[in-house]
Amino acid sequence: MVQLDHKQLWETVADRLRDEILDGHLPAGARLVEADLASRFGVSRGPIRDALADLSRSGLVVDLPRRGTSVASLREQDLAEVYEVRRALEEGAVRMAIARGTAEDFAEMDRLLAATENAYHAGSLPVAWEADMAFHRVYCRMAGNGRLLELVDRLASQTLLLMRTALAEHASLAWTPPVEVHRRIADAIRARDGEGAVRAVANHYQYTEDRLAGRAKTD
Amino acid sequence: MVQLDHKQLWETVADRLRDEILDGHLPAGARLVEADLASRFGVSRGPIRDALADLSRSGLVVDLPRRGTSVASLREQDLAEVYEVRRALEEGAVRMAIARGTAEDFAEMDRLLAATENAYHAGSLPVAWEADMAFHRVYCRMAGNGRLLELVDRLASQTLLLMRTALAEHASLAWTPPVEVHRRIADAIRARDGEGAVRAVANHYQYTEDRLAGRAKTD
DNA sequence: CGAATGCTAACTGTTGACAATCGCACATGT
DNA sequence: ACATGTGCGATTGTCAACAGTTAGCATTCG
Repeated sequence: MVQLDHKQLWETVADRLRDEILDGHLPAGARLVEADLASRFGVSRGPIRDALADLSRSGLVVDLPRRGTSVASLREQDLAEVYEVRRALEEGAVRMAIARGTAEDFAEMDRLLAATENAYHAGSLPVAWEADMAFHRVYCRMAGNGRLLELVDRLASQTLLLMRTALAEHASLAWTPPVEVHRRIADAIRARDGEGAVRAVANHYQYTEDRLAGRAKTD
Repeated sequence: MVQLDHKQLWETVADRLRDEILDGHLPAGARLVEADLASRFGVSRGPIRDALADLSRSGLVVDLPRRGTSVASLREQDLAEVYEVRRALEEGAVRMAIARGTAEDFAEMDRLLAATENAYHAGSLPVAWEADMAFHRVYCRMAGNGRLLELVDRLASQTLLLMRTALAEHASLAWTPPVEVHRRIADAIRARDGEGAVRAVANHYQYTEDRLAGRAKTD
């Protein structure tokens, strides 16, 4: 039996808008007028509203009552907030993940580590970032907690948007793939070393924070 | 100028529905038919849909496509998931909170500790639970991270619903206010002892988990 | 008598239209 | 020139109705 996806209209709309936001086609701050989108996608305003509500839930757009919605323009503080929450969630995730990791999971982590580096050396930062996020997602999925995974996904979207925005604003942003810290996380999980994994995640975010502080200083 | 709350229609609807769900007026599994709610609240289906979407976001209702929405009937595993995520978030929260706690915050925590116990001894479990949640909320607010606070609030709603459901199903549920573990958290934060606070939170959730496991055994 | 099939009622997804509100530009007065 | 008030356009909030889909039930056939 074929899996008829039969997506709701608003889902396809949300997917397309999400793509356009994350690949920069819709810049931060761009207004999203319901009527315009409706005619652009050939649907009525109802599904558009639902799609925008979903994107708002993910933090990709902001929705001021009576004033419409526009692409979120995230600032330094938003970046800090997102990273704080991600750190908290991921420290919890690895603690749960150590008991459930399978060989396929580890293989996927290795694959994504390589993919991140390859995309970076190929000069495609967005692809590298997505592989980076996917790496984090693997061990969050391993935690076996659906609620946690959903939150991580939402925060990952915001992170990608932030990276893109930051790149656009500070062309000098020197992002290098954090393979070393990533590998330390993967190794600790593989070794079923719970506390080591938590330390590795904390170390990862400490590293990220330092790099951000360094950038802020050179601004 | 008066601060006209000027709530959107769907917000007031969502508030009333949330109350009815949390106080048990709408039992778990109850179907929420849009047209019925629309006529009951004297509005059209649009705002009802928005309200239900918000409650779905909070995890209080489940929304099956084309099959309508009904009050979430949460199970043991949901309880476990919620507590796992809450633990992760709150461990992160206290780490951030130690630097920012004010005297008013500490006073409020003390007040809520007392309120929890008072309500418990007065025999009003729902009130005690809400004070319990409010206590957790204080130090999550102290973390100064809006995203984290929003997630904690949503999870608190689900926790309240779970408590109520559990009470209805197992009348023998012996809940006693965890003042001791709470006080340890408050003390550690007051003493600006970050790691101690993290341990206190972990201890709290370990305690809760053990109590749940004990109940599961006696079922 | 049991299972498959076709019907029916109810409900949601979607649509287009109407009304309320907000921001903005222009005009007015000081 | 600057601040204040007013009217207009644009856009969202809300509404009522249509169409498609799902679940449940009766009917029919083996």
